[in-house]
Amino acid sequence: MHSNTSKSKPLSRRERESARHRQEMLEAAQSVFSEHGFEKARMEDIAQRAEFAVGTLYRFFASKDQLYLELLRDKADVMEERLDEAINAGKTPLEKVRNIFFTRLDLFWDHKAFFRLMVQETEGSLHKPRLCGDENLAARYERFLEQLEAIFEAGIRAGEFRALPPHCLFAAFEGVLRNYVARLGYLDPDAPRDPAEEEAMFELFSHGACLAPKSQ
Amino acid sequence: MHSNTSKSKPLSRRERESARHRQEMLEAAQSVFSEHGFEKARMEDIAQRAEFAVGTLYRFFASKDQLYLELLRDKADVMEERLDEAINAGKTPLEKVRNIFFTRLDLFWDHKAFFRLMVQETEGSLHKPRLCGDENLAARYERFLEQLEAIFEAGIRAGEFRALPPHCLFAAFEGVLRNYVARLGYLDPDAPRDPAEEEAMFELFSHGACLAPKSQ
Amino acid sequence: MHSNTSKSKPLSRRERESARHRQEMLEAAQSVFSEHGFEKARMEDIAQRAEFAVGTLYRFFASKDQLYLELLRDKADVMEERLDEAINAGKTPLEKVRNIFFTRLDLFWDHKAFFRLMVQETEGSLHKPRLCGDENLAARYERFLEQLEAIFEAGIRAGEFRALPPHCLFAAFEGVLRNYVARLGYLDPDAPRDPAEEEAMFELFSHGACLAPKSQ
Amino acid sequence: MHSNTSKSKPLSRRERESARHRQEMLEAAQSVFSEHGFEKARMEDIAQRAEFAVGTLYRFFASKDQLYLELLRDKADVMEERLDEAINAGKTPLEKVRNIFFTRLDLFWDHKAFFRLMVQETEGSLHKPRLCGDENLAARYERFLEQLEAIFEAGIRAGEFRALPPHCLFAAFEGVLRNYVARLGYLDPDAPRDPAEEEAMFELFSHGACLAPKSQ
DNA sequence: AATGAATGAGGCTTCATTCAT
DNA sequence: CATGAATGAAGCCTCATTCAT
Repeated sequence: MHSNTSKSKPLSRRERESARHRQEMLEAAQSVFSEHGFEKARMEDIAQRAEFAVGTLYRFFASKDQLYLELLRDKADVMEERLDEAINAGKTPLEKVRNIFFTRLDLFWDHKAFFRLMVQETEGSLHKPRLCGDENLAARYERFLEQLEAIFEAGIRAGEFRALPPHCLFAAFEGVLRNYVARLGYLDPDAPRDPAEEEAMFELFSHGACLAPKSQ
Repeated sequence: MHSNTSKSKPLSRRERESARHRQEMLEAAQSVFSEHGFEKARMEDIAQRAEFAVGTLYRFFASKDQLYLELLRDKADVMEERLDEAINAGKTPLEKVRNIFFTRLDLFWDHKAFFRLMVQETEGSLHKPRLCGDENLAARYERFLEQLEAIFEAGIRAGEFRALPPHCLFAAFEGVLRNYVARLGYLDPDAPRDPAEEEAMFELFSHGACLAPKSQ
Repeated sequence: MHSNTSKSKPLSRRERESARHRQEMLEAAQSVFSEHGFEKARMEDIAQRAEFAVGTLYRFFASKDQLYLELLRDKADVMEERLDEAINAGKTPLEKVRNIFFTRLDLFWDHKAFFRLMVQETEGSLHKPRLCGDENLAARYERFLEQLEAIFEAGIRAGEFRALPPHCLFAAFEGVLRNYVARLGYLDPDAPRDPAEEEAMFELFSHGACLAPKSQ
Repeated sequence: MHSNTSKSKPLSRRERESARHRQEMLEAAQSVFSEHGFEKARMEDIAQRAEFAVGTLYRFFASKDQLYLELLRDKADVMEERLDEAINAGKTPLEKVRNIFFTRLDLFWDHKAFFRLMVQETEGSLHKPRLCGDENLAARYERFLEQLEAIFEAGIRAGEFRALPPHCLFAAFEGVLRNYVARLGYLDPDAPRDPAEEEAMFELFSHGACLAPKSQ
């Protein structure tokens, strides 16, 4: 699942254990961060939930900030990969957009705790000071935005999307998607996934809330 | 104690001064909260910006949490009033929705700092633990949601909106609106208001991103 | 006694209290630092000895390092002044040197705790990393060294001192003085001052340990 | 237990390796201690510099304090031996003192890192709390002091030294020597040894800084 | 009402020491 | 013997809150 980036070297038992412990800590961190938010999360709680001592956390992460950052980075890796696949799988721009929409919903259901965290702390975007500090993460997100914008532009040229400013299309897309996800995160955390509802949300993005279509 | 909403009694000079001081403190709090977020904002900074001593803050607000809450409540008062007007001003459900959309944009431009704060700390909704504690605020928000839902339902019955679950309509509406506002808050805080863009956003909500409308 | 540098403004009661508290804290810090050394001294101990809470220390000093530094600076002010007087009071270079010698002994007896601290932490010189960081202090010490060297040079030209490298004269002078002081700090901290002994030490510096003088 | 001074038994390879490892650790400890001082030196740094794991350090030394102590003891052994030789090599008290003086300079040049450590942490004497705890070391130093005192007394009786309190002679001797060494440790750590300067320093101790000798 | 110095609980972080492999 | 991951006590520092003036 979590293939270590790429170069597969035969890891020693020690190294494998170490990697596992790191994962456990990230898991615990995610859980605590998403419960209380970054500021209120206590390193001791994270340690406890990971079933390690506080000091051990610091063997893996230099500081609370770093821990948070690495958590985001790790998750971002996963997401990026799946989103790239989703984009490539679509033929037309509309298909690509549709794939992105549903892949992000998939990701939400697979990483609920993480999304709650994202929503809480980042309000979905990466424009928070804590995160802007990280070149890597910011650049990566920028890249994603540009990709999306390019897709929308292509879609406009192809006559699939209306001739509105791409960043507006993008804003609407993100808004519909994020707000839906955010709501899912709150209201009844145990509610099951509802494909019809998801389809409705995409419909709302693609064809709007009104019946009588305005020609343009 | 601090009645300042409607019942008009002739306020003494003392009372008027007191009310003014309270306003100055709330203003300062908003400014500091929106700059650093709730956790990192320091009471001393707020006091300094309000040009009062820390102790004085505590004469008006029992705690940092309370200060935050009252700030939200005060602003909520203003917003509620203007939104109620907007709703009443619209004849049809669609008109009402349209009015709400643009009134909220008006409010955003009139209360930018507050919106930044809302976006930062509340991710736009009021589902944060800190706020859920407050009966008043939560109830008020609930009431607004119900109103909106009722409008959407009416719109569906009237054939103005598509027959999708009202909460989906609502989610799309909120998403498009909030995400647009959130973006405005980040990217270039000095950029001027752009009516065309706003119209585009509403168009996207009402008629979607795609050219070829699906009949339903 | 502790005239606030120079410009005398009428201090308010608040300000006078504040200054007094600062002094108390410095006093306590000196005491604790000189007992345990910088590293082992705990801010809590200092606070306790000053009869304040820890937090209060930090209203006056930004950090443990700063506290230490300001302590040194404050004392250095006093010493500098008295040494300058001593130097100016001497007519010939030898007299100046003699005055410095005994003034430093006076200072030792007036500020025993501080000297213990100096000896412990600084080995008498200011070449410790913690202190080299401070421009002010280092520069000030440098100035003193140059002054001394100039005096020795003058003394050599005047035929009062032997024609040895001034820095050697200086090293011998400092060595005899410091080591004597260091010893006093250890052995029986309650032993009274002994003028005869002090005279003997100066004699040893000026005319050496041997009876038969070598001509040079 | 760890007899390694004189009684020669044929050591097994194991024992020889062990002894070598111990030496490497002491070497590393000296290096790290002299760089950062005792408190700031970290066991992990020492281990790393010795190219062993932390745990291994603890097989050889019960604690950081012990490690420090044994380091001092080991070095003290060497110094003691050479100083004894120096003392015995001198015929007259003055010769003995002279030998001690220059032997200690030899030792300084042979064990610079150690002297830096001594100067930093011990201010040259052994009156530091950390060390006073050690009977052995303190007693040994005491013995050296007594020896020196006896030499000075003998010198006084022999008419080689002036009739001043022996502890004053001793204080001047130690002061001149130590301060010179301390200076060498700071100023330009790469400066070469300067015999003329050394001779000047001894001259200063023996015949003083002033030209005109006071008869006594 | 206003002030702001004082308080002290609580969080982050470090590092000597242990122990299972 | 060697290893180095794990431990957790302890120190520095922050800041919401109080209270005497």
